[in-house]
Amino acid sequence: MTIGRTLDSDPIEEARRQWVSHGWADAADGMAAVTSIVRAQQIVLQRIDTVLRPLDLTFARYEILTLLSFTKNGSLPMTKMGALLQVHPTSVTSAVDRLEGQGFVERLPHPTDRRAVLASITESGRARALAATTALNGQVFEQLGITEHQINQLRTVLRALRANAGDF
Amino acid sequence: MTIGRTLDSDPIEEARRQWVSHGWADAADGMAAVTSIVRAQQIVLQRIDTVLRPLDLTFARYEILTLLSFTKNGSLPMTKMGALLQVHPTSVTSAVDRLEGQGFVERLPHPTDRRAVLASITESGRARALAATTALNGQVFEQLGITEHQINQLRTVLRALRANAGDF
DNA sequence: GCCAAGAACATTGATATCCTAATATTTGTC
DNA sequence: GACAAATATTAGGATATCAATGTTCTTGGC
Repeated sequence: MTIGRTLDSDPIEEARRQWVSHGWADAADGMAAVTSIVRAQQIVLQRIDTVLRPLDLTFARYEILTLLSFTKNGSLPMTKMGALLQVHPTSVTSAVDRLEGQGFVERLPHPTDRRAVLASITESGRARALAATTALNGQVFEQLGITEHQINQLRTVLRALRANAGDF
Repeated sequence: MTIGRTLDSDPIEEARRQWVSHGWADAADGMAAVTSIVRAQQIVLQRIDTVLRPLDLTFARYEILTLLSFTKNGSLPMTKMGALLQVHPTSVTSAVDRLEGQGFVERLPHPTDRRAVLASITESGRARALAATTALNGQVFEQLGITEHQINQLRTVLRALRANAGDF
Protein backbone atom coordinates (compact mmCIF):
# COMPACT_ATOMS: atom_id res chain seq x y z
CA MET A 1 0.00 0.00 0.00
CA THR A 2 1.30 3.46 -0.81
CA ILE A 3 1.51 5.81 2.11
CA GLY A 4 -0.18 9.14 1.70
CA ARG A 5 -1.03 10.87 -1.47
CA THR A 6 1.24 12.93 -3.63
CA LEU A 7 2.59 16.02 -1.95
CA ASP A 8 2.93 19.34 -3.70
CA SER A 9 6.57 19.91 -2.71
CA ASP A 10 9.55 17.85 -1.62
CA PRO A 11 9.43 17.42 2.17
CA ILE A 12 13.18 16.99 2.38
CA GLU A 13 13.87 20.24 0.56
CA GLU A 14 11.39 21.89 2.90
CA ALA A 15 13.26 20.52 5.90
CA ARG A 16 16.51 21.77 4.41
CA ARG A 17 15.10 25.29 4.14
CA GLN A 18 14.05 25.07 7.78
CA TRP A 19 17.59 24.06 8.74
CA VAL A 20 19.07 27.07 6.95
CA SER A 21 16.63 29.53 8.45
CA HIS A 22 17.30 28.21 11.94
CA GLY A 23 21.00 28.93 11.54
CA TRP A 24 22.09 25.36 10.92
CA ALA A 25 23.27 25.94 7.37
CA ASP A 26 26.49 23.98 7.94
CA ALA A 27 24.50 20.83 8.64
CA ALA A 28 21.65 21.41 6.19
CA ASP A 29 23.07 19.51 3.23
CA GLY A 30 24.16 16.61 5.37
CA MET A 31 20.74 16.43 7.01
CA ALA A 32 19.10 16.41 3.59
CA ALA A 33 21.44 13.69 2.36
CA VAL A 34 20.86 11.49 5.41
CA THR A 35 17.11 11.93 5.23
CA SER A 36 17.23 11.10 1.54
CA ILE A 37 19.10 7.89 2.26
CA VAL A 38 16.59 6.85 4.88
CA ARG A 39 13.66 7.58 2.61
CA ALA A 40 15.25 5.92 -0.43
CA GLN A 41 15.83 2.80 1.61
CA GLN A 42 12.17 2.74 2.62
CA ILE A 43 11.19 2.96 -1.03
CA VAL A 44 13.45 0.26 -2.38
CA LEU A 45 12.87 -2.08 0.55
CA GLN A 46 9.14 -1.74 0.14
CA ARG A 47 9.45 -2.71 -3.52
CA ILE A 48 11.69 -5.62 -2.63
CA ASP A 49 9.30 -6.88 0.04
CA THR A 50 6.41 -6.65 -2.39
CA VAL A 51 8.25 -8.82 -4.88
CA LEU A 52 9.50 -11.29 -2.28
CA ARG A 53 6.25 -11.72 -0.33
CA PRO A 54 4.68 -14.18 -2.81
CA LEU A 55 7.88 -16.21 -2.49
CA ASP A 56 7.64 -16.22 1.32
CA LEU A 57 10.93 -14.42 1.75
CA THR A 58 12.14 -11.21 3.32
CA PHE A 59 15.18 -9.31 2.10
CA ALA A 60 17.29 -10.49 5.05
CA ARG A 61 16.45 -14.13 4.36
CA TYR A 62 16.92 -13.64 0.62
CA GLU A 63 20.40 -12.26 1.23
CA ILE A 64 21.34 -15.31 3.26
CA LEU A 65 20.03 -17.73 0.64
CA THR A 66 21.83 -15.93 -2.15
CA LEU A 67 25.07 -15.73 -0.22
CA LEU A 68 24.96 -19.47 0.47
CA SER A 69 24.17 -20.24 -3.17
CA PHE A 70 27.35 -18.43 -4.19
CA THR A 71 29.65 -20.48 -1.97
CA LYS A 72 31.55 -23.51 -3.17
CA ASN A 73 29.69 -26.14 -1.19
CA GLY A 74 26.60 -24.17 -0.22
CA SER A 75 27.39 -23.69 3.45
CA LEU A 76 28.93 -21.10 5.76
CA PRO A 77 29.36 -20.66 9.51
CA MET A 78 26.76 -18.39 11.11
CA THR A 79 29.30 -15.80 12.22
CA LYS A 80 30.86 -15.63 8.78
CA MET A 81 27.49 -14.83 7.24
CA GLY A 82 26.88 -12.11 9.78
CA ALA A 83 30.21 -10.54 8.96
CA LEU A 84 29.69 -10.69 5.20
CA LEU A 85 26.13 -9.37 5.30
CA GLN A 86 26.82 -6.85 8.07
CA VAL A 87 24.02 -8.03 10.32
CA HIS A 88 23.92 -8.92 14.00
CA PRO A 89 24.46 -12.51 15.12
CA THR A 90 20.97 -12.55 16.58
CA SER A 91 19.52 -11.59 13.22
CA VAL A 92 21.37 -14.44 11.57
CA THR A 93 20.05 -16.87 14.16
CA SER A 94 16.43 -15.81 13.73
CA ALA A 95 16.64 -15.68 9.94
CA VAL A 96 18.18 -19.14 9.76
CA ASP A 97 15.54 -20.38 12.20
CA ARG A 98 12.88 -19.34 9.75
CA LEU A 99 14.71 -20.56 6.66
CA GLU A 100 15.23 -23.91 8.35
CA GLY A 101 11.51 -24.10 9.12
CA GLN A 102 10.83 -23.41 5.45
CA GLY A 103 13.18 -26.19 4.38
CA PHE A 104 15.49 -23.82 2.50
CA VAL A 105 18.45 -24.24 4.85
CA GLU A 106 19.67 -26.85 7.30
CA ARG A 107 22.00 -26.55 10.24
CA LEU A 108 25.06 -28.77 10.23
CA PRO A 109 27.79 -29.15 12.84
CA HIS A 110 31.07 -27.46 12.02
CA PRO A 111 33.63 -30.16 11.17
CA THR A 112 36.37 -28.85 13.47
CA ASP A 113 34.87 -26.20 15.76
CA ARG A 114 32.18 -27.55 18.04
CA ARG A 115 31.06 -24.05 18.97
CA ALA A 116 30.22 -23.17 15.40
CA VAL A 117 27.21 -24.07 13.28
CA LEU A 118 27.11 -24.32 9.51
CA ALA A 119 24.07 -23.13 7.61
CA SER A 120 23.72 -25.19 4.44
CA ILE A 121 21.37 -24.40 1.58
CA THR A 122 19.03 -27.15 0.35
CA GLU A 123 17.95 -27.89 -3.20
CA SER A 124 14.59 -26.22 -2.66
CA GLY A 125 16.46 -23.28 -1.14
CA ARG A 126 18.53 -22.96 -4.30
CA ALA A 127 15.43 -23.05 -6.47
CA ARG A 128 13.68 -20.41 -4.37
CA ALA A 129 16.75 -18.16 -4.35
CA LEU A 130 16.96 -18.32 -8.13
CA ALA A 131 13.27 -17.51 -8.54
CA ALA A 132 13.65 -14.59 -6.16
CA THR A 133 16.68 -13.21 -7.97
CA THR A 134 14.93 -13.42 -11.32
CA ALA A 135 11.94 -11.53 -9.93
CA LEU A 136 14.06 -8.89 -8.21
CA ASN A 137 16.25 -8.33 -11.25
CA GLY A 138 13.29 -7.69 -13.51
CA GLN A 139 11.00 -5.84 -11.15
CA VAL A 140 13.39 -3.86 -8.94
CA PHE A 141 17.05 -3.76 -9.87
CA GLU A 142 16.41 -2.94 -13.54
CA GLN A 143 13.58 -0.53 -12.74
CA LEU A 144 15.04 2.05 -10.40
CA GLY A 145 13.81 4.95 -12.51
CA ILE A 146 17.14 6.71 -12.61
CA THR A 147 19.77 6.74 -15.32
CA GLU A 148 22.69 4.37 -15.54
CA HIS A 149 24.95 7.34 -14.90
CA GLN A 150 23.05 8.19 -11.73
CA ILE A 151 23.19 4.59 -10.57
CA ASN A 152 26.95 4.66 -10.87
CA GLN A 153 27.20 8.01 -9.09
CA LEU A 154 25.17 6.48 -6.29
CA ARG A 155 27.42 3.44 -6.06
CA THR A 156 30.56 5.58 -5.99
CA VAL A 157 29.36 8.02 -3.36
CA LEU A 158 27.88 5.37 -1.10
CA ARG A 159 31.01 3.29 -1.39
CA ALA A 160 32.95 6.26 -0.06
CA LEU A 161 30.49 6.59 2.80
CA ARG A 162 30.71 2.89 3.59
CA ALA A 163 34.49 2.87 3.37
CA ASN A 164 34.65 5.81 5.74
CA ALA A 165 32.43 3.91 8.17
CA GLY A 166 34.91 1.03 8.18
CA ASP A 167 32.81 -1.36 6.17
CA PHE A 168 35.72 -2.82 4.27
CA MET B 1 28.55 -1.56 18.64
CA THR B 2 30.22 -2.21 15.33
CA ILE B 3 29.27 -5.41 13.57
CA GLY B 4 32.09 -7.59 12.48
CA ARG B 5 35.62 -6.59 11.84
CA THR B 6 37.05 -4.92 8.80
CA LEU B 7 36.77 -6.99 5.64
CA ASP B 8 39.50 -7.22 3.07
CA SER B 9 37.25 -6.37 0.10
CA ASP B 10 33.93 -4.66 -0.55
CA PRO B 11 31.12 -7.21 -0.17
CA ILE B 12 28.88 -5.26 -2.50
CA GLU B 13 31.45 -5.22 -5.28
CA GLU B 14 31.91 -8.92 -4.72
CA ALA B 15 28.16 -9.47 -5.09
CA ARG B 16 28.19 -7.39 -8.25
CA ARG B 17 30.87 -9.62 -9.76
CA GLN B 18 28.76 -12.64 -8.90
CA TRP B 19 25.79 -11.05 -10.68
CA VAL B 20 27.82 -10.50 -13.82
CA SER B 21 29.25 -14.00 -13.88
CA HIS B 22 25.79 -15.51 -13.43
CA GLY B 23 24.56 -13.73 -16.55
CA TRP B 24 22.64 -10.99 -14.77
CA ALA B 25 24.82 -8.13 -16.00
CA ASP B 26 21.82 -5.97 -16.86
CA ALA B 27 20.73 -5.93 -13.24
CA ALA B 28 24.18 -5.89 -11.63
CA ASP B 29 24.58 -2.13 -11.25
CA GLY B 30 21.03 -1.70 -9.99
CA MET B 31 21.54 -4.50 -7.47
CA ALA B 32 24.74 -2.87 -6.26
CA ALA B 33 23.04 0.52 -5.97
CA VAL B 34 20.10 -0.88 -4.02
CA THR B 35 22.33 -2.84 -1.69
CA SER B 36 24.45 0.25 -1.17
CA ILE B 37 21.37 2.25 -0.20
CA VAL B 38 20.27 -0.39 2.28
CA ARG B 39 23.71 -0.59 3.83
CA ALA B 40 24.20 3.19 3.93
CA GLN B 41 20.91 3.53 5.73
CA GLN B 42 22.02 1.01 8.32
CA ILE B 43 25.19 2.99 8.88
CA VAL B 44 23.62 6.42 9.25
CA LEU B 45 20.69 5.17 11.29
CA GLN B 46 23.03 3.41 13.66
CA ARG B 47 24.95 6.65 14.17
CA ILE B 48 21.73 8.55 14.68
CA ASP B 49 20.43 6.06 17.21
CA THR B 50 23.72 6.21 19.10
CA VAL B 51 23.46 9.98 19.36
CA LEU B 52 19.76 9.97 20.25
CA ARG B 53 19.80 7.15 22.81
CA PRO B 54 21.11 9.30 25.69
CA LEU B 55 18.27 11.71 24.90
CA ASP B 56 15.69 8.90 25.07
CA LEU B 57 14.63 9.38 21.47
CA THR B 58 14.51 7.30 18.31
CA PHE B 59 14.79 8.75 14.83
CA ALA B 60 11.07 8.32 14.20
CA ARG B 61 10.16 10.18 17.36
CA TYR B 62 12.80 12.84 16.71
CA GLU B 63 11.31 13.48 13.29
CA ILE B 64 7.88 14.03 14.81
CA LEU B 65 9.18 16.40 17.46
CA THR B 66 11.17 18.41 14.95
CA LEU B 67 8.27 18.59 12.53
CA LEU B 68 5.99 19.89 15.26
CA SER B 69 8.56 22.43 16.40
CA PHE B 70 8.60 23.89 12.89
CA THR B 71 4.86 24.52 12.73
CA LYS B 72 3.28 27.84 13.57
CA ASN B 73 1.50 26.77 16.75
CA GLY B 74 3.33 23.54 17.48
CA SER B 75 0.58 21.11 16.55
CA LEU B 76 -0.55 18.99 13.61
CA PRO B 77 -3.20 16.35 12.96
CA MET B 78 -1.93 12.79 13.16
CA THR B 79 -2.70 12.04 9.53
CA LYS B 80 -0.95 15.17 8.33
CA MET B 81 2.22 14.13 10.12
CA GLY B 82 2.06 10.68 8.61
CA ALA B 83 1.76 12.17 5.15
CA LEU B 84 4.64 14.61 5.63
CA LEU B 85 6.98 12.05 7.19
CA GLN B 86 5.91 9.20 4.89
CA VAL B 87 5.07 6.79 7.70
CA HIS B 88 2.05 4.62 8.38
CA PRO B 89 -0.77 5.88 10.58
CA THR B 90 -0.09 3.09 13.05
CA SER B 91 3.51 4.20 13.39
CA VAL B 92 2.37 7.74 14.11
CA THR B 93 -0.02 6.47 16.76
CA SER B 94 2.62 4.40 18.54
CA ALA B 95 5.28 7.09 18.32
CA VAL B 96 2.91 9.73 19.70
CA ASP B 97 1.90 7.28 22.44
CA ARG B 98 5.48 7.12 23.54
CA LEU B 99 6.16 10.84 23.16
CA GLU B 100 3.06 11.57 25.20
CA GLY B 101 4.28 9.21 27.91
CA GLN B 102 7.57 11.12 27.94
CA GLY B 103 5.77 14.43 28.27
CA PHE B 104 7.12 15.76 24.97
CA VAL B 105 3.77 15.83 23.19
CA GLU B 106 0.13 16.02 24.19
CA ARG B 107 -2.99 15.01 22.32
CA LEU B 108 -5.62 17.68 21.75
CA PRO B 109 -9.01 17.45 20.08
CA HIS B 110 -9.21 18.86 16.57
CA PRO B 111 -11.21 22.11 16.68
CA THR B 112 -13.51 21.28 13.77
CA ASP B 113 -13.09 17.57 12.92
CA ARG B 114 -14.11 15.29 15.73
CA ARG B 115 -12.47 12.30 14.04
CA ALA B 116 -9.06 13.92 14.07
CA VAL B 117 -6.52 14.31 16.87
CA LEU B 118 -3.90 17.02 17.14
CA ALA B 119 -0.45 16.22 18.45
CA SER B 120 0.95 19.29 20.18
CA ILE B 121 4.55 19.72 21.30
CA THR B 122 5.22 20.73 24.90
CA GLU B 123 7.91 23.05 26.21
CA SER B 124 10.03 20.14 27.36
CA GLY B 125 9.48 18.58 23.94
CA ARG B 126 10.84 21.69 22.28
CA ALA B 127 13.88 21.71 24.53
CA ARG B 128 14.59 18.04 23.84
CA ALA B 129 14.16 18.48 20.09
CA LEU B 130 16.64 21.35 20.09
CA ALA B 131 19.17 19.37 22.10
CA ALA B 132 18.78 16.43 19.72
CA THR B 133 19.21 18.59 16.63
CA THR B 134 22.34 20.19 18.03
CA ALA B 135 23.80 16.76 18.76
CA LEU B 136 22.85 15.31 15.38
CA ASN B 137 24.16 18.30 13.47
CA GLY B 138 27.56 18.11 15.12
CA GLN B 139 27.97 14.36 15.36
CA VAL B 140 26.21 13.05 12.27
CA PHE B 141 25.07 15.52 9.64
CA GLU B 142 28.38 17.40 9.54
CA GLN B 143 30.47 14.21 9.80
CA LEU B 144 29.37 12.04 6.91
CA GLY B 145 32.91 11.51 5.73
CA ILE B 146 32.19 12.42 2.12
CA THR B 147 32.78 15.67 0.28
CA GLU B 148 30.27 18.45 -0.05
CA HIS B 149 30.17 17.70 -3.77
CA GLN B 150 29.34 14.06 -3.09
CA ILE B 151 26.65 15.07 -0.61
CA ASN B 152 24.99 17.14 -3.29
CA GLN B 153 25.29 14.36 -5.86
CA LEU B 154 23.60 12.08 -3.37
CA ARG B 155 20.76 14.53 -2.78
CA THR B 156 20.22 15.03 -6.50
CA VAL B 157 20.19 11.35 -7.44
CA LEU B 158 18.03 10.28 -4.52
CA ARG B 159 15.63 13.11 -5.23
CA ALA B 160 15.18 11.68 -8.72
CA LEU B 161 14.59 8.25 -7.27
CA ARG B 162 12.07 9.58 -4.77
CA ALA B 163 10.31 11.64 -7.39
CA ASN B 164 10.05 8.62 -9.62
CA ALA B 165 8.50 6.69 -6.74
CA GLY B 166 5.79 9.35 -6.43
CA ASP B 167 7.06 10.88 -3.22
CA PHE B 168 6.20 14.43 -4.17
C1' DG C 1 -32.97 19.54 2.10
C1' DC C 2 -32.52 14.47 3.68
C1' DC C 3 -30.51 10.29 4.15
C1' DA C 4 -27.91 6.24 2.99
C1' DA C 5 -23.44 4.67 1.27
C1' DG C 6 -18.83 5.33 1.10
C1' DA C 7 -14.54 7.55 2.66
C1' DA C 8 -11.46 9.32 6.16
C1' DC C 9 -9.43 9.26 10.90
C1' DA C 10 -7.38 7.04 14.68
C1' DT C 11 -6.81 3.07 17.23
C1' DT C 12 -6.13 -1.88 18.61
C1' DG C 13 -4.40 -6.53 18.06
C1' DA C 14 -1.42 -9.78 15.73
C1' DT C 15 2.88 -10.75 13.39
C1' DA C 16 7.67 -10.14 11.97
C1' DT C 17 11.97 -8.04 12.41
C1' DC C 18 15.91 -5.87 14.58
C1' DC C 19 18.73 -4.55 18.51
C1' DT C 20 20.46 -5.04 23.30
C1' DA C 21 21.80 -7.70 27.08
C1' DA C 22 22.77 -11.86 29.16
C1' DT C 23 23.99 -16.86 29.02
C1' DA C 24 26.04 -21.54 28.07
C1' DT C 25 29.43 -23.85 25.63
C1' DT C 26 33.77 -24.32 23.37
C1' DT C 27 38.23 -22.71 21.94
C1' DG C 28 42.64 -20.45 22.31
C1' DT C 29 46.36 -18.34 24.94
C1' DC C 30 49.60 -17.17 28.56
C1' DG D 1 45.66 -25.45 33.76
C1' DA D 2 43.40 -20.82 34.51
C1' DC D 3 41.50 -17.08 32.09
C1' DA D 4 40.00 -14.57 28.27
C1' DA D 5 37.82 -14.70 23.74
C1' DA D 6 34.68 -16.55 20.38
C1' DT D 7 30.24 -18.86 18.93
C1' DA D 8 25.49 -19.30 18.98
C1' DT D 9 21.43 -18.89 21.37
C1' DT D 10 17.57 -17.04 24.33
C1' DA D 11 14.82 -13.41 26.36
C1' DG D 12 13.06 -8.73 26.33
C1' DG D 13 12.03 -4.18 24.36
C1' DA D 14 11.06 -1.24 20.36
C1' DT D 15 9.50 -0.51 15.81
C1' DA D 16 6.98 -1.31 11.49
C1' DT D 17 3.46 -3.43 8.85
C1' DC D 18 -1.09 -5.57 8.05
C1' DA D 19 -5.87 -6.40 9.05
C1' DA D 20 -9.85 -5.11 11.28
C1' DT D 21 -12.82 -1.91 14.05
C1' DG D 22 -15.52 2.15 15.78
C1' DT D 23 -16.42 6.78 15.02
C1' DT D 24 -17.13 10.82 12.28
C1' DC D 25 -17.40 13.24 7.99
C1' DT D 26 -18.66 13.79 3.11
C1' DT D 27 -21.03 12.98 -1.00
C1' DG D 28 -24.56 11.68 -4.29
C1' DG D 29 -29.24 10.20 -5.24
C1' DC D 30 -33.84 11.26 -4.29
